[in-house]
Amino acid sequence: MPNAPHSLSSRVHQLLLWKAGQNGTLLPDDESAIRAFRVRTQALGPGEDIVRQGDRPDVAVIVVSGMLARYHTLESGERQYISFHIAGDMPDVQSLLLTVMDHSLCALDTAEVGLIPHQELREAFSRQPALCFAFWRSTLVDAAIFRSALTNNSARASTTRLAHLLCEQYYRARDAGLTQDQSCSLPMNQTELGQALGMSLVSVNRALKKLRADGLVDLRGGILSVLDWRRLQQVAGFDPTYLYIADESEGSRLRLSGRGE
Amino acid sequence: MPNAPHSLSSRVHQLLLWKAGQNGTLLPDDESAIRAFRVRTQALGPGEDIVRQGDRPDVAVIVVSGMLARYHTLESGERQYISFHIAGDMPDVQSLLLTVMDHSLCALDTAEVGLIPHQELREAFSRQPALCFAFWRSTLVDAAIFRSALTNNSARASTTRLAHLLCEQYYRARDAGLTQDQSCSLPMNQTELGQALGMSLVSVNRALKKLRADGLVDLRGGILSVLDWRRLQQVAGFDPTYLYIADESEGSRLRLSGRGE
DNA sequence: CGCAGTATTGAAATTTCTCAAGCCGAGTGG
DNA sequence: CCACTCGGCTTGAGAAATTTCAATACTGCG
Repeated sequence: MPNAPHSLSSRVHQLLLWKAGQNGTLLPDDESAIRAFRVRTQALGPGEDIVRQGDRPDVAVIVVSGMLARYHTLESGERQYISFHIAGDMPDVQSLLLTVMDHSLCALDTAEVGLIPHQELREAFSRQPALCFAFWRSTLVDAAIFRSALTNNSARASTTRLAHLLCEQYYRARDAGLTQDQSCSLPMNQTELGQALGMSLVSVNRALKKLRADGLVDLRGGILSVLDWRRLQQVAGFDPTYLYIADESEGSRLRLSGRGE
Repeated sequence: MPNAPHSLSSRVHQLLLWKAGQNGTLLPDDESAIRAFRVRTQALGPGEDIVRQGDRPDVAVIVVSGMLARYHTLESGERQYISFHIAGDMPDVQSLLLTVMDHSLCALDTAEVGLIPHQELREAFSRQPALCFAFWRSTLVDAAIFRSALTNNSARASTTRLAHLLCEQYYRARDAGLTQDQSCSLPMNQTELGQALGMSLVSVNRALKKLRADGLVDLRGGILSVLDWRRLQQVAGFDPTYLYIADESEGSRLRLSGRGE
């Protein structure tokens, strides 16, 4: 019985601890508060919605595996992807304080999520400021990513724009320990990339072709392989500051830059 | 001696109370905590920067008068405006938890701001969860506005895009009590609008021309006049949900919709 | 093998950008 | 009082980028 309920939910606590730890310094009390959260888990199929624009959820989602996406649905029915989320991300903590969803959340591939009742979070945050600050901070990093996406989609030319998105995804996956060799999962087709970047499918295809031709990346079957990180970063004008990932540059797991080959 | 230090700083407290009250329910203790903040104020000239990308501020800004803007500076030197802020807004609370600024903050016209030491905020938030939640929520609304801008700049055609920005500015100004007749201040030229919308100056000019020709708005000398709110909203596909402004529809100061004339 | 979804490519249609010129109103100094 | 300047607005027109349309591959899977 793989992924028995117990082990999955402890994985959720693990991820919560990791995420909170990335966003602040936790005291033992804070950690035990997290461990005390009563979480449910849920499995999702590709394309499945978790919450929809207009919903008023009473739980917060944390990604355990797979990739989730936030998106807006326009009057026209058109879809605009807003952000992408991997293990450890909490794509809708904001629903704790903003009751109505202004966007939807779906799974891009098969995914598992943990669900934490708002009630539990509210109580824990009221009691333990450090915890509150950590989760607040994580939403602030989200916001920084939105800002970056706004600039990316508004001010960068198509190839650069695509390259920047790929940099971001790869860099974040790397931080979450989700890369192997120079590859990570990126379960989106070119249509969806277009809906994220504000470009047509055809433009995405052509931009990708260029990046591929220059030997920077390879993207196929939902797997992104970075062939020349240094140059990709250069082309994209990618500066990861806005991700607010402590890079502990010297001597640790994170040795991204300067690994062009 | 107009705008004596005392009256200006009490105006800051007033705005803080208003903003916090909009984002949560405050107890008397919370209110007195706010009133106890030791704030400084500062006057700014048009175009002047308050904080820059890369800075590590130790105070948070609240707008007292005038308009501020956040912006990114790209590698190329190009500028991308991210958001616009009016009285009561706190455009950089995030710096409390994200130490390094990923963007800059400047005044668009002459403006006054209040400065609240991070230290004071941190202490108050640690002690009073309701206060913390209120300010957290205000940053979440910010984030919702970023998402909306992302979608606007990525998925909407030029005229619609401009219309949407105008709707947002007008609606927010209205909520802050900064409209007179059907007008509010919008101290930006067409170049700057372009840098906000990801459009060239020429495109902005042509989009504006269309809106004007259709009798929807008039924008000149930094004053935006909304001539036909209903149709403007329609053209823009503007749905203010994402602003999370309690609209207390029946019988209050906010009677925006259905006032097409 | 054949289908369905996805990727790729060409080429016309459209939008947007760039370049360039002219206009307009406010402020300045002769 | 007027000529001049400066910033910002407006407009035309060719250049460039992007989108749209359409046809053709490719790939994993039943």
